[in-house]
Amino acid sequence: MQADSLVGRRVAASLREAILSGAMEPGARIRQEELAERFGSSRIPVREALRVLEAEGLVRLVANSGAWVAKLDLAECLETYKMRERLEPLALGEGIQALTGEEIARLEALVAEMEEAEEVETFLRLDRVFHLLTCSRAGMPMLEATIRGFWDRTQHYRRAYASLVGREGQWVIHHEHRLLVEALRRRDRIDAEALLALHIRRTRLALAAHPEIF
Amino acid sequence: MQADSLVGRRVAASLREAILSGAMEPGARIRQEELAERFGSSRIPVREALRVLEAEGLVRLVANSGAWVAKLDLAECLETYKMRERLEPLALGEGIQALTGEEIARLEALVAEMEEAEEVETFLRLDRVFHLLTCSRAGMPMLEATIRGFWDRTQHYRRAYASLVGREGQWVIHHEHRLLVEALRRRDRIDAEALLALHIRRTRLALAAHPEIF
DNA sequence: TTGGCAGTGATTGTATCCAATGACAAGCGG
DNA sequence: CCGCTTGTCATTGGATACAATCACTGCCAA
Repeated sequence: MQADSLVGRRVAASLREAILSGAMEPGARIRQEELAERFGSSRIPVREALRVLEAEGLVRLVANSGAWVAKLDLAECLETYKMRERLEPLALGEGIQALTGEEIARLEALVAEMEEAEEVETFLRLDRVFHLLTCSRAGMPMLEATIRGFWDRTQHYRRAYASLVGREGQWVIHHEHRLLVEALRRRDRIDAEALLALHIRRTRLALAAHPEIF
Repeated sequence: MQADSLVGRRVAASLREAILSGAMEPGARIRQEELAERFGSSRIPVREALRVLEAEGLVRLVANSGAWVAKLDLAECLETYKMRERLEPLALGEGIQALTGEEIARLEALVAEMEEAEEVETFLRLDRVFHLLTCSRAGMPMLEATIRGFWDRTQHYRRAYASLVGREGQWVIHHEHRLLVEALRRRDRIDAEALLALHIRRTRLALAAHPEIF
């Protein structure tokens, strides 16, 4: 899943960071030479990095034409959410017994921080940590990588949505998070999986109600 | 998901074919120069092709060391099956209404061919066509690509399993396929999803009973 | 005015060459 | 005899140079 070459690795990591942080928006053109210059390298490692990011779905390559930051349309975003609805409950359910009390306390703290978060970026970061942590104890690294890819590819659109609806529109999310943590405390796999699926599904429907983001 | 460069594309396609067909077994060393020579190209397109295949999970790259055909251990294979259990029913359920009568007839014919198939390769090919066809009407190309990736990465181990148990051990599969097609005829999403999940799950358990394959 | 066409520039794709890393083996010392 | 060191070789990683492709622009003609 990852590059080998030292330079190519650095380029890929940096470009990934730029895309996930929002510094580079979907549709933005990526010129090989410009990246090479920024890293003081030739275009070879840059091209390898672009291949890696294309495979991750973060970059779109067109032969003899160029590279762009990948853009998702509404349908693709909804498709990603439907996949999340099936896979994240799996990861949660498989790992729920292995979750430690400390980890659940950490999850609860994250929920509280999210409730207090004023910056969109803060909320996004905490939400991501929260959800990936719930999936982290399944002992299924390929599944985790798949889920992380879903989060990466939709990062920009979650940011856009969160910015659009503001803090007021998010109380439902916090309630769902609270209920999920409560189910985790009881180690109730059925409830936890169902709540997580409902949470993602409702988020998908909310996103579908704002097609102007795309 | 795919390479751009013309040569790199050909190299990737050819190498993928070699891996899926079993011509190159998991763990086999891949030398860049040898591939380059075979295609009459330099190592540059070969390296790009290796990146693409690494992203697909068919090749493993190690920095400053080399490339090998990717190898899955039993745990990773079971993990893949668990993901299939969640995602393939999704694709089936989303597309079941769009399946035409002709397509269902085609599925039934595939089941009949599988029942008669004497060669392992024939069975493998038909089984793959059958399952990917059931997923093809969801209108979810990213999901389809994900599922196809699962099939690609486990192809070698399905071949090994089928060769091991022979034709006699496969009557359960045929019955499950028949029941699935019957549910499709009724356009019964609930039954069809459940049957497909059960089918994949039972296959996973059967695979887990033969760890000597790995 | 508009459509097409050719030329030009920028950008990507590929080949060749060189550097660097790692594996392996021979030799040295304990 | 065993273990460590060192040197050599095979292979990969990266840089430079060149070829091919594409998009854009300006011109010409209908």
